[in-house]
Amino acid sequence: MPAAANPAVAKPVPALPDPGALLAWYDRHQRRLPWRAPSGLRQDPYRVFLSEIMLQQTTVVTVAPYYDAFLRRWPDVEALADAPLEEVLSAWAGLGYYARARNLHACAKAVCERHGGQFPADEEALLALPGIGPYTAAAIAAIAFERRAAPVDGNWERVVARLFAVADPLPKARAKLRVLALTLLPRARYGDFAQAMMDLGATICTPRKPACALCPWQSPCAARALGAPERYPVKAAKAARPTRQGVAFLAVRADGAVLVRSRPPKGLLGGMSEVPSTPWETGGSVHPAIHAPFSASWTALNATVTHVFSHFALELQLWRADVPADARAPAGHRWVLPGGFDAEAFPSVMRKVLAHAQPFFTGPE
DNA sequence: GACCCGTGGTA
DNA sequence: TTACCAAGGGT
Repeated sequence: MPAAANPAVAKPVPALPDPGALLAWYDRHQRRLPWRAPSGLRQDPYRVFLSEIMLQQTTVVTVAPYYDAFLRRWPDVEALADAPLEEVLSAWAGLGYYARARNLHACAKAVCERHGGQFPADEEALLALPGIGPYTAAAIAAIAFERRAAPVDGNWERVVARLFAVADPLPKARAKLRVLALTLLPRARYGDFAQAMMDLGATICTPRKPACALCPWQSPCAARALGAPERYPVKAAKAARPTRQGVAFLAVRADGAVLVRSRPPKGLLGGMSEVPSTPWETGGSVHPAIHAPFSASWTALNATVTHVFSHFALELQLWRADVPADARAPAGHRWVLPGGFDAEAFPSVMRKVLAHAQPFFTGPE
Protein backbone atom coordinates (compact mmCIF):
# COMPACT_ATOMS: atom_id res chain seq x y z
CA MET A 1 0.00 0.00 0.00
CA PRO A 2 1.58 3.28 -1.11
CA ALA A 3 2.27 5.84 1.54
CA ALA A 4 -0.41 8.46 1.64
CA ALA A 5 0.53 12.11 1.84
CA ASN A 6 0.76 13.26 5.37
CA PRO A 7 -1.59 16.18 5.85
CA ALA A 8 0.55 17.43 8.70
CA VAL A 9 3.52 18.15 6.41
CA ALA A 10 1.67 19.03 3.20
CA LYS A 11 2.63 22.32 1.67
CA PRO A 12 0.13 25.06 2.40
CA VAL A 13 -2.11 25.84 -0.53
CA PRO A 14 -1.32 29.37 -1.69
CA ALA A 15 -4.13 31.72 -0.90
CA LEU A 16 -6.07 33.11 -3.88
CA PRO A 17 -5.19 36.72 -4.63
CA ASP A 18 -7.45 38.99 -2.60
CA PRO A 19 -8.80 41.99 -4.55
CA GLY A 20 -9.15 43.85 -1.28
CA ALA A 21 -5.42 43.62 -0.65
CA LEU A 22 -4.70 45.30 -3.98
CA LEU A 23 -7.32 48.01 -3.39
CA ALA A 24 -5.86 48.73 0.04
CA TRP A 25 -2.43 49.05 -1.56
CA TYR A 26 -3.90 51.34 -4.23
CA ASP A 27 -5.42 53.61 -1.61
CA ARG A 28 -1.94 54.31 -0.29
CA HIS A 29 0.23 54.15 -3.40
CA GLN A 30 -1.82 55.20 -6.43
CA ARG A 31 -0.08 57.48 -8.90
CA ARG A 32 -1.41 60.98 -9.42
CA LEU A 33 -1.99 61.33 -13.15
CA PRO A 34 -3.50 64.24 -15.10
CA TRP A 35 -6.48 62.18 -16.31
CA ARG A 36 -7.43 60.75 -12.92
CA ALA A 37 -10.29 62.16 -10.88
CA PRO A 38 -9.77 63.16 -7.25
CA SER A 39 -10.11 60.15 -4.97
CA GLY A 40 -13.69 59.05 -4.61
CA LEU A 41 -14.98 60.98 -7.60
CA ARG A 42 -15.84 59.72 -11.08
CA GLN A 43 -13.91 61.14 -13.98
CA ASP A 44 -15.58 62.81 -16.96
CA PRO A 45 -16.08 60.04 -19.56
CA TYR A 46 -14.61 62.28 -22.29
CA ARG A 47 -11.39 62.63 -20.31
CA VAL A 48 -11.21 58.90 -19.70
CA PHE A 49 -11.81 58.31 -23.40
CA LEU A 50 -9.18 60.84 -24.50
CA SER A 51 -6.54 59.49 -22.13
CA GLU A 52 -7.24 55.85 -22.92
CA ILE A 53 -6.88 56.38 -26.66
CA MET A 54 -3.63 58.29 -26.19
CA LEU A 55 -2.26 55.69 -23.78
CA GLN A 56 -2.65 52.83 -26.24
CA GLN A 57 0.90 51.47 -26.60
CA THR A 58 2.22 54.82 -25.38
CA THR A 59 3.86 55.78 -22.11
CA VAL A 60 2.43 58.05 -19.44
CA VAL A 61 5.33 60.50 -19.77
CA THR A 62 4.82 60.83 -23.52
CA VAL A 63 1.06 61.24 -23.31
CA ALA A 64 0.84 63.84 -20.53
CA PRO A 65 1.66 67.00 -22.55
CA TYR A 66 -0.55 65.88 -25.47
CA TYR A 67 -3.43 65.18 -23.09
CA ASP A 68 -3.16 68.64 -21.55
CA ALA A 69 -2.98 70.30 -24.96
CA PHE A 70 -5.98 68.40 -26.35
CA LEU A 71 -8.09 69.05 -23.26
CA ARG A 72 -7.31 72.75 -23.35
CA ARG A 73 -8.04 73.04 -27.06
CA TRP A 74 -11.06 70.70 -27.16
CA PRO A 75 -12.50 70.60 -23.63
CA ASP A 76 -15.45 68.36 -24.46
CA VAL A 77 -16.59 65.82 -27.01
CA GLU A 78 -18.65 68.34 -28.99
CA ALA A 79 -15.65 70.62 -29.44
CA LEU A 80 -13.55 67.71 -30.68
CA ALA A 81 -16.29 66.52 -33.02
CA ASP A 82 -16.58 70.00 -34.53
CA ALA A 83 -12.83 70.32 -35.14
CA PRO A 84 -11.41 69.77 -38.64
CA LEU A 85 -9.57 66.46 -38.91
CA GLU A 86 -6.46 68.28 -40.14
CA GLU A 87 -6.22 70.18 -36.86
CA VAL A 88 -6.59 66.99 -34.84
CA LEU A 89 -3.85 65.28 -36.87
CA SER A 90 -1.60 68.30 -36.46
CA ALA A 91 -2.12 68.29 -32.69
CA TRP A 92 -1.47 64.53 -32.62
CA ALA A 93 1.76 64.80 -34.66
CA GLY A 94 4.62 63.07 -32.86
CA LEU A 95 2.44 60.71 -30.83
CA GLY A 96 2.45 57.95 -33.42
CA TYR A 97 -0.14 55.37 -34.48
CA TYR A 98 -2.04 58.05 -36.38
CA ALA A 99 -5.09 55.87 -36.99
CA ARG A 100 -5.81 56.60 -33.33
CA ALA A 101 -6.20 60.30 -34.13
CA ARG A 102 -8.48 59.61 -37.08
CA ASN A 103 -10.57 57.23 -35.00
CA LEU A 104 -10.58 59.59 -32.02
CA HIS A 105 -12.15 62.23 -34.23
CA ALA A 106 -14.57 59.78 -35.85
CA CYS A 107 -15.54 58.50 -32.40
CA ALA A 108 -16.26 62.00 -31.11
CA LYS A 109 -18.54 62.57 -34.09
CA ALA A 110 -20.26 59.23 -33.51
CA VAL A 111 -20.87 60.00 -29.83
CA CYS A 112 -22.45 63.31 -30.80
CA GLU A 113 -24.51 61.94 -33.67
CA ARG A 114 -25.55 58.56 -32.26
CA HIS A 115 -25.57 59.21 -28.49
CA GLY A 116 -26.48 62.89 -28.16
CA GLY A 117 -23.03 63.86 -27.00
CA GLN A 118 -23.08 61.44 -24.04
CA PHE A 119 -20.72 58.46 -23.97
CA PRO A 120 -22.61 55.18 -23.53
CA ALA A 121 -21.89 53.28 -20.31
CA ASP A 122 -22.20 49.74 -21.68
CA GLU A 123 -19.14 47.91 -22.88
CA GLU A 124 -21.01 46.63 -25.92
CA ALA A 125 -22.10 50.09 -26.99
CA LEU A 126 -18.62 51.49 -26.43
CA LEU A 127 -17.12 48.63 -28.41
CA ALA A 128 -19.21 49.63 -31.42
CA LEU A 129 -17.50 53.03 -31.60
CA PRO A 130 -14.49 53.61 -33.89
CA GLY A 131 -11.11 53.22 -32.23
CA ILE A 132 -12.59 51.59 -29.13
CA GLY A 133 -11.61 47.94 -28.79
CA PRO A 134 -12.12 45.43 -25.97
CA TYR A 135 -9.57 47.04 -23.68
CA THR A 136 -10.73 50.64 -24.09
CA ALA A 137 -14.42 49.74 -23.86
CA ALA A 138 -13.80 47.98 -20.56
CA ALA A 139 -11.60 50.81 -19.28
CA ILE A 140 -14.21 53.51 -19.96
CA ALA A 141 -17.02 51.36 -18.55
CA ALA A 142 -15.10 50.65 -15.35
CA ILE A 143 -13.37 53.99 -14.75
CA ALA A 144 -15.98 56.46 -15.99
CA PHE A 145 -19.15 54.51 -15.18
CA GLU A 146 -18.14 52.12 -12.38
CA ARG A 147 -19.32 49.13 -14.42
CA ARG A 148 -18.02 45.64 -13.66
CA ALA A 149 -15.41 45.26 -16.40
CA ALA A 150 -11.86 44.00 -16.80
CA PRO A 151 -9.71 46.23 -19.01
CA VAL A 152 -6.98 43.67 -19.61
CA ASP A 153 -3.92 45.51 -20.91
CA GLY A 154 -0.25 44.62 -20.88
CA ASN A 155 -0.06 45.31 -17.15
CA TRP A 156 -2.95 43.00 -16.35
CA GLU A 157 -1.49 40.29 -18.57
CA ARG A 158 1.87 40.47 -16.83
CA VAL A 159 0.38 40.49 -13.33
CA VAL A 160 -2.00 37.61 -14.06
CA ALA A 161 0.63 35.55 -15.89
CA ARG A 162 2.84 35.82 -12.81
CA LEU A 163 0.13 35.27 -10.22
CA PHE A 164 -0.79 31.97 -11.89
CA ALA A 165 2.59 31.18 -13.50
CA VAL A 166 1.00 30.81 -16.94
CA ALA A 167 3.55 29.03 -19.15
CA ASP A 168 1.68 29.40 -22.46
CA PRO A 169 3.35 32.04 -24.64
CA LEU A 170 1.64 35.26 -25.68
CA PRO A 171 -0.25 36.07 -27.79
CA LYS A 172 -1.88 32.63 -27.75
CA ALA A 173 -2.29 32.72 -23.97
CA ARG A 174 -4.42 35.86 -24.16
CA ALA A 175 -7.76 34.08 -23.80
CA LYS A 176 -6.58 32.09 -20.80
CA LEU A 177 -5.17 35.20 -19.13
CA ARG A 178 -8.46 36.98 -19.58
CA VAL A 179 -10.40 34.16 -17.92
CA LEU A 180 -7.99 34.23 -14.99
CA ALA A 181 -8.21 38.03 -14.82
CA LEU A 182 -11.98 37.88 -14.45
CA THR A 183 -11.56 35.73 -11.33
CA LEU A 184 -9.71 38.59 -9.67
CA LEU A 185 -12.46 41.20 -9.95
CA PRO A 186 -13.73 42.67 -6.66
CA ARG A 187 -17.39 43.15 -5.72
CA ALA A 188 -17.16 46.91 -6.12
CA ARG A 189 -14.74 49.74 -6.98
CA TYR A 190 -14.22 48.42 -10.51
CA GLY A 191 -12.65 51.66 -11.69
CA ASP A 192 -10.16 51.77 -8.85
CA PHE A 193 -9.37 48.09 -9.32
CA ALA A 194 -8.64 48.56 -13.03
CA GLN A 195 -6.27 51.41 -12.30
CA ALA A 196 -4.76 49.56 -9.35
CA MET A 197 -3.79 46.71 -11.68
CA MET A 198 -2.13 49.21 -14.01
CA ASP A 199 -0.28 50.91 -11.17
CA LEU A 200 0.86 47.57 -9.79
CA GLY A 201 2.18 46.56 -13.19
CA ALA A 202 3.84 49.93 -13.77
CA THR A 203 5.54 50.34 -10.40
CA ILE A 204 5.87 46.93 -8.69
CA CYS A 205 5.20 44.06 -11.08
CA THR A 206 7.45 45.54 -13.76
CA PRO A 207 8.72 43.61 -16.81
CA ARG A 208 12.29 43.48 -15.47
CA LYS A 209 13.32 43.15 -11.83
CA PRO A 210 9.87 43.28 -10.21
CA ALA A 211 9.83 44.63 -6.66
CA CYS A 212 8.15 41.59 -5.15
CA ALA A 213 9.05 42.60 -1.60
CA LEU A 214 6.71 45.57 -1.94
CA CYS A 215 3.88 43.67 -3.65
CA PRO A 216 0.54 43.28 -1.89
CA TRP A 217 0.12 39.96 -3.72
CA GLN A 218 3.55 38.47 -3.02
CA SER A 219 2.04 35.68 -0.96
CA PRO A 220 -0.33 34.21 -3.56
CA CYS A 221 2.05 34.75 -6.51
CA ALA A 222 2.98 31.44 -8.16
CA ALA A 223 5.77 32.94 -10.29
CA ARG A 224 7.45 34.32 -7.19
CA ALA A 225 7.08 30.95 -5.47
CA LEU A 226 8.86 29.40 -8.46
CA GLY A 227 11.69 31.87 -7.98
CA ALA A 228 11.63 33.59 -11.37
CA PRO A 229 8.78 36.10 -11.70
CA GLU A 230 10.59 37.97 -14.48
CA ARG A 231 10.23 34.88 -16.70
CA TYR A 232 6.52 35.64 -17.06
CA PRO A 233 4.68 36.28 -19.23
CA VAL A 234 6.27 33.95 -21.78
CA LYS A 235 6.29 35.52 -25.23
CA ALA A 236 6.60 34.08 -28.71
CA ALA A 237 9.63 35.10 -30.75
CA LYS A 238 9.16 38.22 -32.84
CA ALA A 239 9.89 38.56 -36.54
CA ALA A 240 12.99 40.46 -37.59
CA ARG A 241 12.50 44.08 -38.67
CA PRO A 242 13.47 44.68 -42.32
CA THR A 243 14.99 47.91 -43.65
CA ARG A 244 13.46 49.97 -46.45
CA GLN A 245 15.22 52.67 -48.45
CA GLY A 246 14.04 55.76 -50.27
CA VAL A 247 14.94 59.26 -51.41
CA ALA A 248 13.18 62.37 -50.09
CA PHE A 249 13.02 65.50 -52.24
CA LEU A 250 13.66 68.63 -50.23
CA ALA A 251 12.58 71.49 -52.47
CA VAL A 252 13.41 74.78 -50.73
CA ARG A 253 12.07 78.05 -52.12
CA ALA A 254 14.11 81.24 -51.88
CA ASP A 255 11.88 82.50 -49.06
CA GLY A 256 12.46 79.29 -47.09
CA ALA A 257 9.19 77.56 -47.97
CA VAL A 258 9.39 73.78 -48.40
CA LEU A 259 7.36 71.70 -50.84
CA VAL A 260 4.93 69.45 -48.97
CA ARG A 261 2.05 67.12 -49.70
CA SER A 262 -0.47 65.04 -47.74
CA ARG A 263 -0.27 61.26 -47.54
CA PRO A 264 -3.24 59.07 -48.49
CA PRO A 265 -5.93 59.10 -45.79
CA LYS A 266 -5.30 55.54 -44.59
CA GLY A 267 -2.33 53.25 -44.03
CA LEU A 268 1.14 54.22 -42.88
CA LEU A 269 1.13 57.81 -41.55
CA GLY A 270 -2.34 58.14 -43.09
CA GLY A 271 -3.45 61.73 -43.61
CA MET A 272 -0.19 63.16 -42.33
CA SER A 273 1.97 65.75 -44.08
CA GLU A 274 5.20 64.75 -45.78
CA VAL A 275 8.07 65.87 -47.92
CA PRO A 276 7.64 64.14 -51.30
CA SER A 277 9.75 61.03 -51.74
CA THR A 278 10.19 57.86 -53.72
CA PRO A 279 8.30 54.81 -52.49
CA TRP A 280 10.04 53.12 -49.56
CA GLU A 281 11.18 49.71 -50.73
CA THR A 282 13.20 46.92 -49.18
CA GLY A 283 15.41 46.35 -52.21
CA GLY A 284 15.96 50.03 -52.92
CA SER A 285 15.82 49.40 -56.65
CA VAL A 286 13.70 52.40 -57.58
CA HIS A 287 15.06 55.18 -59.80
CA PRO A 288 14.81 58.36 -57.71
CA ALA A 289 14.62 60.92 -60.55
CA ILE A 290 11.38 59.40 -61.85
CA HIS A 291 9.68 60.28 -58.56
CA ALA A 292 10.94 63.87 -58.21
CA PRO A 293 8.02 66.33 -57.83
CA PHE A 294 9.42 68.46 -60.65
CA SER A 295 12.55 68.63 -62.75
CA ALA A 296 15.28 70.74 -61.20
CA SER A 297 18.95 70.58 -60.40
CA TRP A 298 18.63 68.13 -57.54
CA THR A 299 21.69 67.76 -55.35
CA ALA A 300 22.23 64.69 -53.23
CA LEU A 301 22.92 65.88 -49.70
CA ASN A 302 25.53 64.03 -47.74
CA ALA A 303 22.92 63.05 -45.20
CA THR A 304 20.80 60.03 -44.38
CA VAL A 305 17.69 60.22 -42.25
CA THR A 306 17.06 57.00 -40.35
CA HIS A 307 13.85 56.19 -38.56
CA VAL A 308 12.41 53.08 -36.97
CA PHE A 309 8.74 52.27 -37.44
CA SER A 310 6.84 49.49 -35.73
CA HIS A 311 7.51 46.91 -38.44
CA PHE A 312 10.40 48.27 -40.53
CA ALA A 313 13.38 50.60 -40.36
CA LEU A 314 13.77 53.39 -42.90
CA GLU A 315 16.84 54.94 -44.51
CA LEU A 316 16.06 58.09 -46.45
CA GLN A 317 18.63 59.76 -48.68
CA LEU A 318 18.03 63.47 -49.20
CA TRP A 319 17.98 65.30 -52.50
CA ARG A 320 17.73 69.07 -52.30
CA ALA A 321 16.83 71.71 -54.85
CA ASP A 322 16.81 75.44 -54.14
CA VAL A 323 14.26 77.11 -56.38
CA PRO A 324 13.10 80.68 -57.09
CA ALA A 325 10.53 82.40 -54.91
CA ASP A 326 7.96 82.24 -57.71
CA ALA A 327 8.28 78.50 -58.28
CA ARG A 328 4.90 76.80 -58.70
CA ALA A 329 3.79 73.88 -56.56
CA PRO A 330 2.89 70.80 -58.66
CA ALA A 331 -0.63 69.39 -58.40
CA GLY A 332 -1.26 67.87 -54.99
CA HIS A 333 1.64 69.75 -53.45
CA ARG A 334 1.91 73.02 -51.50
CA TRP A 335 4.59 75.37 -50.19
CA VAL A 336 4.85 75.70 -46.44
CA LEU A 337 6.92 78.38 -44.75
CA PRO A 338 8.89 77.42 -41.64
CA GLY A 339 6.48 79.49 -39.55
CA GLY A 340 3.74 77.13 -40.67
CA PHE A 341 5.50 73.89 -39.81
CA ASP A 342 3.89 73.63 -36.38
CA ALA A 343 0.43 73.82 -37.94
CA GLU A 344 1.27 70.92 -40.26
CA ALA A 345 0.82 67.27 -39.32
CA PHE A 346 4.45 66.29 -39.69
CA PRO A 347 5.27 62.91 -38.17
CA SER A 348 8.64 62.49 -36.48
CA VAL A 349 10.38 61.09 -39.53
CA MET A 350 9.43 64.18 -41.52
CA ARG A 351 10.69 66.50 -38.79
CA LYS A 352 14.02 64.77 -39.16
CA VAL A 353 13.91 65.38 -42.92
CA LEU A 354 12.93 69.04 -42.46
CA ALA A 355 15.87 69.56 -40.15
CA HIS A 356 17.93 69.54 -43.36
CA ALA A 357 16.07 72.55 -44.76
CA GLN A 358 18.40 74.76 -42.72
CA PRO A 359 18.81 77.47 -41.69
CA PHE A 360 15.09 78.10 -41.55
CA PHE A 361 14.12 75.09 -39.45
CA THR A 362 16.13 73.68 -36.59
CA GLY A 363 14.46 70.29 -36.38
CA PRO A 364 12.91 68.24 -33.61
CA GLU A 365 15.38 69.29 -30.93
C1' DG B 1 -4.35 34.51 -35.73
C1' DA B 2 -1.26 37.26 -38.43
C1' DC B 3 -0.06 41.43 -39.98
C1' DC B 4 -0.13 46.40 -40.17
C1' DC B 5 0.37 50.60 -37.57
C1' DG B 6 4.90 55.19 -34.43
C1' DT B 7 7.64 56.85 -31.08
C1' DG B 8 10.98 57.57 -27.45
C1' DG B 9 13.12 55.60 -23.36
C1' DT B 10 15.95 52.03 -21.19
C1' DA B 11 19.31 48.13 -20.17
C1' DT C 1 24.01 48.91 -30.58
C1' DT C 2 20.41 45.86 -30.41
C1' DA C 3 16.31 44.52 -28.32
C1' DC C 4 12.56 45.20 -25.67
C1' DC C 5 8.95 47.84 -23.95
C1' DA C 6 4.45 51.19 -23.16
C1' DA C 7 -3.27 51.81 -20.53
C1' DG C 8 -4.20 48.20 -28.37
C1' DG C 9 -7.20 48.54 -32.56
C1' DG C 10 -8.32 47.54 -37.38
C1' DT C 11 -8.43 44.36 -41.01
